[in-house]
Amino acid sequence: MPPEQKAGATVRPAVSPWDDIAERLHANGLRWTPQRRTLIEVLKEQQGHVTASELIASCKERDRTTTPSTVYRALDLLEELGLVRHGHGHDGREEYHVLPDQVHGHLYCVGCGTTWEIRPETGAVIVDALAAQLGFDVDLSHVTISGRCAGCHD
Amino acid sequence: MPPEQKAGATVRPAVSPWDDIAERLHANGLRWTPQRRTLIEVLKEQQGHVTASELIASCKERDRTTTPSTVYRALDLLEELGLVRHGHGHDGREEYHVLPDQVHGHLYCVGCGTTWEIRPETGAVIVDALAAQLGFDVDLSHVTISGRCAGCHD
DNA sequence: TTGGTTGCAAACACTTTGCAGCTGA
DNA sequence: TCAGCTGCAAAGTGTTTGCAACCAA
Repeated sequence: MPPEQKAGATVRPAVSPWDDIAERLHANGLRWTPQRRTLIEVLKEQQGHVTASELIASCKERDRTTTPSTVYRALDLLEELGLVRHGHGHDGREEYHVLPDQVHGHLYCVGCGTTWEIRPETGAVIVDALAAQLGFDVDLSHVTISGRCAGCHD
Repeated sequence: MPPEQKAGATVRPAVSPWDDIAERLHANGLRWTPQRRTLIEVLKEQQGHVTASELIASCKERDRTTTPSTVYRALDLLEELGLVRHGHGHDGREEYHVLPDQVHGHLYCVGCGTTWEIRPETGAVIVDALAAQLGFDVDLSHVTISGRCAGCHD
């Protein structure tokens, strides 16, 4: 994983929003705790989608003392800060995705159980179609579509 | 593919698949019970999408003695018979839809909480786009897309 | 009669909440 | 110091399962 890339650039956030998260917490009167540090380390690696349970498990690997409630509370907080968002996967569980990533939806194959991302280019077709036909403003990051992937629908 | 497609104009399932359900149950060595009758009456009216909890509530209105486990088991059974299908709504709950209806997806507005159907015509754009670009065969009936409706995204 | 069904209650998995004690700033 | 945080345990949801009694065929 990419280590701490300290960029002195004044212009753009050097690497990712995660870098100045401690500051952002402070700015809101919140604290930078070991538990949150652990969660964020995990999130940085997981760029994409993860279920809360997976996150909890990953945090436990780094810190045996991790408790679910703390993780859930931290996730709520990070969501308020706009660093993660949550939706629901094909099985209805809470599913989080980190924002530095491009906004994307998910495809779930009922054949092999794999999940893919819907790239913004592809998603645009969906977004545009619904906007044009129904005036509906799609939040692609909340979309999970089931079906069968190329390798499973013969 | 289509299992029993009665193409002939003569022999056409009179109204809906629900009509001969008792027979279909018998054909499989299953039984036609008051509880199932109640559930099916409810399903017939609800054409569209319903959560399991809503179905249970509706059944309770007709029969105070309805218990959740019975409804869940009956739904499983009806799904095996191909009369209903389930997916997950925006909040992750089990969501059922009856098949006589056209295959459709769902739109959920995070602004007003309303849910709309995605008609097959509109859905086709989504299906086609994913098929063309990723070779993914979308199951539209399993799709729930969140966003903001025309009246909420000003 | 008899095996599919039901109701109940307990088990489950996941998430939320209350609270006393701990701790980062 | 002291408000924010954590851990634990308990409460809540929504869904599933085991089992003895029940009843449709």
